[in-house]
Amino acid sequence: MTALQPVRGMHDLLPSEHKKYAIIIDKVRKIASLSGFAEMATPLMEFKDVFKRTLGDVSDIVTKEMYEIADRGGESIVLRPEGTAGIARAIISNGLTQSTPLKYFYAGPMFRYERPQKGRLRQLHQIGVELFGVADPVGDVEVIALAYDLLKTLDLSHRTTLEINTLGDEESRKRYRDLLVTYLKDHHAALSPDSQLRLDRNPLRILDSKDEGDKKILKGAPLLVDSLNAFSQEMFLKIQEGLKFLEIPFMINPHIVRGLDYYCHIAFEATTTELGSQGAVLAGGRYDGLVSTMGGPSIPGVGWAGGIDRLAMMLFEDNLPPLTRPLVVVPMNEDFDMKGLELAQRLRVQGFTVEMTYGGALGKRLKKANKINASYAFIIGEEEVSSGRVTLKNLDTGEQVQLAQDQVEATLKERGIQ
RNA sequence: GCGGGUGUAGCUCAAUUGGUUAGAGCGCCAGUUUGUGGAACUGGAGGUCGUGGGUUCAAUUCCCAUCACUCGCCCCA
Repeated sequence: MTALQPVRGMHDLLPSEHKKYAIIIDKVRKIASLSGFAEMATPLMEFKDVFKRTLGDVSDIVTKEMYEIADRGGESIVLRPEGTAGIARAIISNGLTQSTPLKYFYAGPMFRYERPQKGRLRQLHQIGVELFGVADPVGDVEVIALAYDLLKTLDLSHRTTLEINTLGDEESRKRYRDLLVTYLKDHHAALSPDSQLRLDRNPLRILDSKDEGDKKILKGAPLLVDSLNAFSQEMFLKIQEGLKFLEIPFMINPHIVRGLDYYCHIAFEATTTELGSQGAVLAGGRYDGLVSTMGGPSIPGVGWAGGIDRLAMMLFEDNLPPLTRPLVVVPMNEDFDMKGLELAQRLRVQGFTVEMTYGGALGKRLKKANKINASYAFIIGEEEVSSGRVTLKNLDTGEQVQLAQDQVEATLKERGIQ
């Protein structure tokens, strides 16, 4: 039995579920391409270094969440835990950095060895966009606007909150980090055990703590805003102005921080309270140092990734997405199967969705036609074949007419049947 | 990785203090209906009680372990 279960945290996408994913991906694909973001795909596996160097040596993703294997040559290969680093690697590998800006869209599975929960899987699916080569805040605004367009298109903009924050540039962040550590060290004993660990590894994360005691201590903590240099402040202000100008609603949440090292300046998340402790359905930020860290030229970047699994959960809950209703071919019996299939093939070539019924007598076949939610049935038997006709039956009303074989397409179009 | 909850048919759930062949609804299959489906009625199939051990004359029920899901933490999309 155990062997017949899927691997923990990895789920089958049966047709109804898969359809939801396809709908979401199609919408992003459409929206992204309207802004000139072209779809691309990178391998599911990369050398470990691609992530280790860029995400940060102490990030949880790198230290404990990667699926890692040694290939036959002894190289350490990992299943990608996120999409951005792979895209960055790809633009360097392929020499695409010569001419910017570069705009990409991707969709696919990511893998993280975490404890599964609702909305948190070991094989998760993400969609994402990346904009390389634009240091100007207009790029940030455009990318966030793209995210907002997606949420609006999915009708989720009113069920999510767009929260933004700035992490500042490296100089600002370093200065703030020192101030924060100094402050928190004075309260070391009162911090939660988790935060005591974070103090060494990634002190900024403490800002995001859910521990009540931590929250109390943080009230007196220095604010990152106060450590921002003029340049960082201006970046953040211009982005806010841009969002307001485009009438994109947002909130500033100074507690948004990033687990990955490559982020700077803007950090944003679309959050929901509908998915338990998994609040973020889409998140992103600016990663100006990423490409150079990897050994490429110094090219700035900004982008986001959305969780398809989480979006699908919000979008459809338990409802099935609407499916197109097929036409169905119903031969009277086995003798007319090929005649029926011939008609089906003829209509399929012209773009009609046509399904066959297999085996059994008329009654049984109509029952099957009903089950697949067909709109119309073509009935073909002795009578029809001898007169060169076909019976077209409306499965909702029961009404039926006989048509000459060569009138089928014209009649379907006349009635607006797809 | 830490702490809690759950696991019985394809799905949603029953099963009295441990006691014979573990039930229902929905769904599925067949028939009533050999050129007409949806509704109704009748019948049928389908279960290693998540898995493995233990206690007991006897375990779906009690104990332990394990797996999966789930809630909170952690982390993140």
